[in-house]
Amino acid sequence: MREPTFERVFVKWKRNFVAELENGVIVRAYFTDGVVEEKVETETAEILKERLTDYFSAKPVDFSEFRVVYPTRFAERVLREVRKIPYGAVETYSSLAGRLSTSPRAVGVALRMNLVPVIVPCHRVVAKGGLGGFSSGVEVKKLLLEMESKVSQETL
DNA sequence: GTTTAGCTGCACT
DNA sequence: AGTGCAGCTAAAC
Repeated sequence: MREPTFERVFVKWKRNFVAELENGVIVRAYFTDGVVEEKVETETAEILKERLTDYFSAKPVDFSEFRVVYPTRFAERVLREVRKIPYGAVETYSSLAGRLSTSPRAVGVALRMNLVPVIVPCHRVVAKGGLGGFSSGVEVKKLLLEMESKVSQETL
């Protein structure tokens, strides 16, 4: 058995962002005000750092090449669908629910379980009559959406 | 126009 | 089997 590798990517932003990898698979990501030490060894982690740096410098980035963990079978179904939402676009809980033949409430439950925000763009899912929730705080959700909509405006 | 009751599907105990 | 949600809708104030 190969030795398990653990790596960590750190990107500075309004709220700093951390992504952690095991064996080249992203297992966790979170926002923090603190600073954590980076540990980048593989090419996968290097590319991820590049993409994240671009993303937080307000560039449109696609994260679909990266492997991530899904907490449950159901969450995987929902989150895979969420990953298809393109940069700058938003979709509502209910339209996702319709496509997956489930309820908007259940979609919310699945999104709450997402371990890797930004890389799985759960912030692009909003409520029909408002913003909806966000596990790392709705303020961050608002910032991400504002940045993305601004960037996709400029890219016209 | 705003608030509220009831429904929902799934995970966790 | 029962509880609690990152929502929605229609019915009531």
